[in-house]
Amino acid sequence: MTARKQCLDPRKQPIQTRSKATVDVILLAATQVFEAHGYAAGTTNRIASRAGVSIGTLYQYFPSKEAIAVALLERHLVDTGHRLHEWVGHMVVEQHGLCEALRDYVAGMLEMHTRQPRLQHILLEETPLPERVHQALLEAEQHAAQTVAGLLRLYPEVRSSCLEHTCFVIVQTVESLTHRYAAHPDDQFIPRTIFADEVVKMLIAYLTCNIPSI
Amino acid sequence: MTARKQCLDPRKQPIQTRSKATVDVILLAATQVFEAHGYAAGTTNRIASRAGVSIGTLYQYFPSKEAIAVALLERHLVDTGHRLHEWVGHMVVEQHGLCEALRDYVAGMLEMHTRQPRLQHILLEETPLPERVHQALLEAEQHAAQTVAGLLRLYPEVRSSCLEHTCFVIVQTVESLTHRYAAHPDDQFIPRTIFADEVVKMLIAYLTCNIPSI
DNA sequence: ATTTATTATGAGTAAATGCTCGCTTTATGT
DNA sequence: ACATAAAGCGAGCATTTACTCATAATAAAT
Repeated sequence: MTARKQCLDPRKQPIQTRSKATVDVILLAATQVFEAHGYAAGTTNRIASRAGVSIGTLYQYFPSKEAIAVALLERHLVDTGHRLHEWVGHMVVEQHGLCEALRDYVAGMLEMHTRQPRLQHILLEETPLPERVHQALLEAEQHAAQTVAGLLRLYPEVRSSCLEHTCFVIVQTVESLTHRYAAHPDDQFIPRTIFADEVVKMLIAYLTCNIPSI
Repeated sequence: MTARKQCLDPRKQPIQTRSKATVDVILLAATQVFEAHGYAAGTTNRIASRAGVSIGTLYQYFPSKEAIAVALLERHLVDTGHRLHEWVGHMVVEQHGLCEALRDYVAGMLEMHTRQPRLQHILLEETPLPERVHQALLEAEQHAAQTVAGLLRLYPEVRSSCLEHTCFVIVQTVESLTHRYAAHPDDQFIPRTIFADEVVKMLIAYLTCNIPSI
């Protein structure tokens, strides 16, 4: 309840292999506890207990509860970035068509966010993050938009007056929709595969049909 | 911190005009306090104090903190529903074109969510809502999808293999993107009007270009 | 073998927060 | 004027929670 430390960096670097393992165990436990209880009810004591270490040990490596959440989020950011670059590389090598490429993109993001659906949501929305982290998120999204733009430039059928803006909207759309669907799967109303297909259709239409500026 | 009551209904109906005013004041204060502090830090004592009533009075009309959040959310749901119907009525009367109609829709939702940007976000994402409320949200979204479908059926240029699914995706897209933009206005990277225009372009393309099923 | 650095422990603290309950004040009806 | 119902009050309880610190155990270095 009380946030006494504002620093997010670890107060002590794990040096021996023993302590490195401890840090990993704590982070793993944190994902599980946050998934199960949410951010507010995911108490540090619970995390420590789940990790099988004492609460004191936890605070030796993380100066605050917030720092744990931020560490997890950073991990996820890196993972998503990797995934995106893998995707681009794959597409370039395999010479897939635009449709295939977008299908892969949407499917990848959907899977990415379905893997630990609650965790993403909790870290991004429930957790009160410092401004610094929000900035980092924004930058990551803009970087993603540029990566996507780099790939889409290779497809001649893509017509856009400003590919930067277009790709920004695309990234935002895919992020939003996949998060949303992963968080509240409306399977009863519209099954996952159809949903993904519809999103892809929308993206293709947006990219290839030349809608005049309004 | 402790959630002792699970019931969400007011424990006492306001009868006199005095008490009705009190309830209103409490709800107003709640919006302000939640906006300023978020859900977790928006304490009931703070809400009562801001409303200028005692904490005991607050608990006479709301059995729990959660009940306050739910009441606010229900209000917002009703407002958005009204707005949507107004929009449909307006479009039918004025006989606007598809492009105009979508512009209005997106602009309306963007304004709706920009009005109290933090509040929406807090109620929908930060607050741990009971399942019942999530169900209600889903139903509201499906209802919105049907309303939108009803309007779009009037436009011959709209081609869709399944207007229900298409409109569901559209509603989700607009909701997601406007929420997102309202929450973190990326004005620096892409200005609001351009963002709105791009979204509209995407929707028109999706609705009018006949992308073959994949 | 001994010193020193690193890692682990967990009972305890201080602060915060949701909510109760006994009591007082105000309005309504007769 | 009086009785009754409705509305309002707020000190304080019970609980939770993030976090500290003095101490102990373990590994590394000499």
